Amino acid sequence: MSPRRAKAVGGRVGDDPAAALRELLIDTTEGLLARGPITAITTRDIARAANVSDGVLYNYFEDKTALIVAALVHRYRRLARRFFAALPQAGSETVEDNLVAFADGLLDLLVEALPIVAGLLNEPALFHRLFEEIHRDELSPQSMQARLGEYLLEEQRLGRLPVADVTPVATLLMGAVTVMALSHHFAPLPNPSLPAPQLRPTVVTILRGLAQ
Amino acid sequence: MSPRRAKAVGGRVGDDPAAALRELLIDTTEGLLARGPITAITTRDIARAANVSDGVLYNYFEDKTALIVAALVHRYRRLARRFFAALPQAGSETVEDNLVAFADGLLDLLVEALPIVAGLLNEPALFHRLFEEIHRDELSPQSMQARLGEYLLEEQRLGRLPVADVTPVATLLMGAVTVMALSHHFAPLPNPSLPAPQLRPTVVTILRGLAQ
Amino acid sequence: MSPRRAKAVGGRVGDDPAAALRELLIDTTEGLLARGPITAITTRDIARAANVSDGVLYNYFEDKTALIVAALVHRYRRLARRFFAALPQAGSETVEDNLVAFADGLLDLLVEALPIVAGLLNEPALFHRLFEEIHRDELSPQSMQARLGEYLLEEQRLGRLPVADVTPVATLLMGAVTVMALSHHFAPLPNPSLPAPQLRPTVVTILRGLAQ
Amino acid sequence: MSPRRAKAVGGRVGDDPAAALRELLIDTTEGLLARGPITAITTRDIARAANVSDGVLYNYFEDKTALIVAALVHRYRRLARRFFAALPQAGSETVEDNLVAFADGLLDLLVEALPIVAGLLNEPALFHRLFEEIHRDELSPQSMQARLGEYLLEEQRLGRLPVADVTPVATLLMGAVTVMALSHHFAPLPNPSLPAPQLRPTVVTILRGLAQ
DNA sequence: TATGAATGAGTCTTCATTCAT
DNA sequence: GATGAATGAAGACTCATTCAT
Repeated sequence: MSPRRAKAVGGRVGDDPAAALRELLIDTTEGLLARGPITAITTRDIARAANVSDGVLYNYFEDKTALIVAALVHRYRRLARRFFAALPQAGSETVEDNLVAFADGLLDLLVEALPIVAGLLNEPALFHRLFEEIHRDELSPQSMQARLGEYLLEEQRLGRLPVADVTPVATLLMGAVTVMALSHHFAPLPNPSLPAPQLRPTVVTILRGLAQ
Repeated sequence: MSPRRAKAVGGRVGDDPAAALRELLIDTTEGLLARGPITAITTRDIARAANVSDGVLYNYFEDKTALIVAALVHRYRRLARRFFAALPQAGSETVEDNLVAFADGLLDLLVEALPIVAGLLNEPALFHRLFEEIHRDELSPQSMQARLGEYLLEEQRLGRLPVADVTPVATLLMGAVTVMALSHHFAPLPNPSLPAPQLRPTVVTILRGLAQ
Repeated sequence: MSPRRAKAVGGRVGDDPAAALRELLIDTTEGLLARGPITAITTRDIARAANVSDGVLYNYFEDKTALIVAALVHRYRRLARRFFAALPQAGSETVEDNLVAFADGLLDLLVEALPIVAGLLNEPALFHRLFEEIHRDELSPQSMQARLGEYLLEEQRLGRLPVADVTPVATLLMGAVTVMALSHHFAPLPNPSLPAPQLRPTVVTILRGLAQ
Repeated sequence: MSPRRAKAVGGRVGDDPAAALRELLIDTTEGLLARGPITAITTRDIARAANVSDGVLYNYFEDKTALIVAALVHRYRRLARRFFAALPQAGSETVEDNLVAFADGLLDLLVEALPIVAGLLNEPALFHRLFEEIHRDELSPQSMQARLGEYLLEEQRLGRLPVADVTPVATLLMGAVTVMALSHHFAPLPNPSLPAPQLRPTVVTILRGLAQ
């Protein structure tokens, strides 16, 4: 007689029921993360939401913190993958359009990722755990900027960009988008609209600076 | 006739002992804030650190949250005031030097202010109280960007800048510096050096974009 | 130079300012007593309401409890005095009217006194202090019943009542009124009207029992 | 599969260990209730007395108040049930004996119930919760008086009582007994004997009033 | 292995009382 | 004597974690 499977994992496919329960906990926590402040989430909330007993969590994670980090990483990874998958190809369309598309994807990512990261800025322990994961998978902002740099070099090679130092362009674009994402969160209004329309003029200005 | 004075305020100068204790509490809290996550600070920690009884805090603040916000505001205000005081004057030096100086001051401010603000992103209640204070005093990032815009217009009037839309310049500079500040915190190294040397090339690139 | 007089007693007449402050505290406490549960009254409430400093109370009373008891006694004494002052005279009016008047006054007294006494039933210490005071002044329910007994004997002597044991009459009347007062407090409605109309039929029934 | 059981419930019989702990808490609280003022009972007192951890209480009750009310209701219910179970049957014995028996049972009940109820007169919140429970179970004094009224009507139907308004009889008897119970608590002696001997003459007087 | 009740340290907050002025 | 800020011992309640079943 094999050990009993948690009732809540019933529907999950896969041959490893233990891994399924682990994932259920992560997914559930991720869902709760979106609903309110991290510190307001209790282990009981998670267990209730996952329709699982209070104690199981400790069969799959060191402690509550480990589960929270896992959920945070999971969330960030999905956002980052989506972003990387949608990166523009050098040589296609126009450079300006491509950079606007890049900026647009980045804005989406940052707006969602910011609370994740910010929530950990003052919790060094969690923060480093999250960062190790992100760096290992090359999903960090640095990687993003690097990919942008590679794209720009490629366009230079294709003759679609003047030959000049490309680094500031990457920095400036990252910066502009980051500020927009921050403003979005810091706005006095609860849920302001995304500042996407401002992206194209910004890109144009940056390209001009490079073009000269 | 006057009630006794808290033993811990003994050394403090000033003719208002009550204000002295209030300040002592704020300063102490500010100190603890630097040591770890906000949520880890207990009222008892504060009392112990201030060498004061557990209950005093409630003689000067509505509740724990009010004290935390006061400490946060105090810290931010000092940083912001220092920044505003050091803003460059239009017409003096060169525009490039002035913008580098502006960026340098902003970088200092953001590097220190980021943990303050970020630590609250997931605590809506604290966050809004802090923001109201910051906005009331016109010390918000928006105010900073506005001041930068005014400076640039002034330089235009003085003929030291080409006549063109100045908004992107402000946005780009704020963004670049913000990203640098973020990177500083997100770096794998515990205490990386400030990326001040990168400021000038960035400023140059931005000005070029405007110049064209 | 005589010691300073508390600002709040300014208007009070009398040559003993200390006694005036004592009375002020008692009166103030009495007022608060009427507003809510005893346990909800804090020494600070009292001081604030009396417009007096937090500490004075300890110059006139052993502790908070002593002040509360003093206020309770004060209140009860006033109620009881009013009741005794309005007692009917034997020979005047009719016996029935007189008993109804007696019952009416008693009902008023009990309705107001019940919370005073009940609030102390489970606090033996306070309770005995209150009781000693009440008995010393012959203001207890027992005294009331005794006075009723005396009245009835007087009426017998005047030939206005049949000669029979008068004790049950007193007991029954006290009892009926007590129950009415209790019901008034225990009613499901917050502030039911006083059951005064029920008094006369009750008196009539009792007198009939005696008459036979 | 089942979670562990509290050590303190070890000895308790019954197939529902959770209910056992709930009852243990109620019983323990009931015991403490008898020892002193309600407001002096702390959650820790209860936990200690029940030999149970500080937090369990909140697994079974909304808050401290709910537990106190539960204990109060439990106590009152037991007293009231005993009283109702011993009510005399119309037609048996003599009416006088039956009323004396009724009064005797009521006196027992009131003497014990009075502190329960009185202790709450100044705690409106507790008071109303208790009262709702008592009324729902038809164990209130009103119900008692109603039952007495029914008994008297029945005796009238059997021809053992004159045909007259029976209401005052019920009121008078309840009142007399209530006053005796009150006197018992207010007596200067710590533990006076119950005034049971006074019951019969009182009943006789009341019956005489009806008989006429 | 899953369960979920029990545990108990730790939290914020209140408030009677003290005492320097 | 009067003041009122400081004191600090409780208090009710929460919740991450354990562990008997």
